[in-house]
Amino acid sequence: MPVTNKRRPTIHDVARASGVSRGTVSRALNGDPYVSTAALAAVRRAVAETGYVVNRAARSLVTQRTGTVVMVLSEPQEKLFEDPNFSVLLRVATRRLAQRDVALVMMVAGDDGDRERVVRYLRGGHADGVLLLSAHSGDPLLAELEGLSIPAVACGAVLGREGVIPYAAADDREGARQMAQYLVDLGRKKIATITGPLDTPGGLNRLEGFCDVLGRKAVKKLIAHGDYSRHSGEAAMRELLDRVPDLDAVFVGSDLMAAGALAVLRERGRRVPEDVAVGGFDDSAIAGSTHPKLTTVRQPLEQVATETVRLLLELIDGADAVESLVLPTELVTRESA
Amino acid sequence: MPVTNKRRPTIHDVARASGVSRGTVSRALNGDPYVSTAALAAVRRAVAETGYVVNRAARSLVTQRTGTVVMVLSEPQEKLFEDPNFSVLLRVATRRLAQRDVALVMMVAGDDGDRERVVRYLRGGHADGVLLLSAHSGDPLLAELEGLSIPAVACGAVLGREGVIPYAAADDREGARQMAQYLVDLGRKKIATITGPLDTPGGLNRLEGFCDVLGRKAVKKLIAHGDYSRHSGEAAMRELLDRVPDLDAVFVGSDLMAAGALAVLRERGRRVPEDVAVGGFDDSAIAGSTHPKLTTVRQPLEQVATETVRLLLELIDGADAVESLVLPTELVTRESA
DNA sequence: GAATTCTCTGTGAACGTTCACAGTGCGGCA
DNA sequence: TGCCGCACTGTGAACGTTCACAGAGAATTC
Repeated sequence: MPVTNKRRPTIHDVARASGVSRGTVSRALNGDPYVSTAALAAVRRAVAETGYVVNRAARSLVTQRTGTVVMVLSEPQEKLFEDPNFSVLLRVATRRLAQRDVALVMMVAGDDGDRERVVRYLRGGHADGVLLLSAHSGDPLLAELEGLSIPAVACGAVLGREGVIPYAAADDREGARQMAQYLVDLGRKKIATITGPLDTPGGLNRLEGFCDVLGRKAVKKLIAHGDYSRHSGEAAMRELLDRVPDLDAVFVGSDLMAAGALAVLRERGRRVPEDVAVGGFDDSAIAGSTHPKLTTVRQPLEQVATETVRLLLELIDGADAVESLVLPTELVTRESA
Repeated sequence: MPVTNKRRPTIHDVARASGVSRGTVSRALNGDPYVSTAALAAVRRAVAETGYVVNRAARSLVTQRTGTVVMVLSEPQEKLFEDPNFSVLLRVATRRLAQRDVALVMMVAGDDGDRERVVRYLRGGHADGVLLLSAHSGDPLLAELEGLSIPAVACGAVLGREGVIPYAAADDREGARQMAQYLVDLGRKKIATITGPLDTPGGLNRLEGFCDVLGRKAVKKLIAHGDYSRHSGEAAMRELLDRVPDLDAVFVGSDLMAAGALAVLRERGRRVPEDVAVGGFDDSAIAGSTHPKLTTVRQPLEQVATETVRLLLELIDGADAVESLVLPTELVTRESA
């Protein structure tokens, strides 16, 4: 791999070096079966010799494909980037796409300006597909995406669009059921819950699952709302303690909020789990570092990310439609319940 | 913005719709001063009418510019993606680049295969510049980068290459001095430290700063090593307690390790800060959620990211060289010291 | 032995831009 | 009046691929 430094080698250079034509080089490089073994070998050697790398710009000019996928973050940035789940998603998606030699472009769609940029980028045909993160049903971006008819897949369901945007997600509802049932089985009588934002599938479905086990009416007064942030978990816990001083368990819709709830419980002198059992959701890194360690519901996030990418690649490869996936969760018992 | 759906409008369509030539449209779009106001207006209108978006592939084919920057993560993925500092860097960099309409591509360079992919991508001319994250001096990628002569800037110094790869970084050494001095001023007599990996600027410089204040020889037996992970913080704290049971303060090289240290101290029955004062480094989100809350050193990470991006853009815009930046840190006192 | 298929190859055109060049009026200046 | 420079415009070529097409032998079939 000598550094010519002067000019990047083109397919012409490879053709010359291998003694075949442009067309044959192209075929050899793209795995066309109609290439003689002799030609194939010559091309391979010439590629190594010249250090040739295909020019994607030229290729996508004619193929209309870019080898690029955009990950769109529709949450206000601060929130999402601090979500420990996000890094898992990003890590796995990057790796999976790299394996297929697809580049991952990050874009944020927090405000209108951002959104316009994303749409402009996609409308320009600069990406083959879109990976949606935490999109809300009301997100104006969704309508635009549909107009562009570009393959799009969501990581986690998009509420209200489950039928139209394929997704892979954890079974939030069943996970919440597992936790609620576990608290019941522990003999807890007054079980409260702190929800995530109810316009997200996680927020909504975890509450649904909780109600499935305990009965909707029975828990009416035992519900407080948060927004997944630690701070909101603290506020909600305070509210619950004021309203229901004799509660003996609480199922919190995310580990981060649960960490906030734990702090408030300590501050108010309740022992965990003796006085109040606490259950979280996510099994993120923080669950192992709270005091006491958090009993929680593990989401198979890596698998969710892997499957989301798989669905997207299938769509890009021409599949007419793909089926969404819901993956099972698992109860992880530690110290807090 | 009607959806023709058939074919993406090209610059020819805009030319026809506005009654001027291709060349004039191109000039109007790229801010060439030699365009009449009439032509400019006509082009603007035609662009809005047709929903035209420039085709980057075609453009970069002729300009040799891509409007893309690669963020290369050279740490084994797991470690980096869990680093709370990483999300800040990513968030800010994405935003800053988007403001300049530059796309950010994420690439991981954990093993040789990854690295080969990155080099191939860059050698193919698919990006205008590289943003290095947590690169080590021994990283084989660095040598390859130099061979490619592509603009590259690091977020945090690259040990041993400070002169050759420009960077923006926090003043780790001075920050460590601030913390060490603070612990001394509290009247602590036996001050230990848990370092980060010494092949990173953070690990090395924070130890240096610590020694600056306390004297290299005096602290010889009071040093334990970690790798920034929570787990390593626990192990190092145990080691220190076994070796120096009467220590009364410890400066930990990262908040995450400090969280681990706090857990061990509690487990061993030491009160914080009464028996042992604990200082962290980073002021990451976790610092506010440990118990007790962590006294730490705040790194101006957002600024570091902003400046890193600025340096890279300057290089891409043709600057021959840029000066690296070292930004001041700040002591944040909470409960642990 | 001729016709037909099969494998492999080279060639020209096209993708959508930008850039350099060659204009065209028009006003100012000698 | 003639000339020059200025502001603006249009045109052809080039960037590096892929794709469709056509053609050349070799192998197979009738």
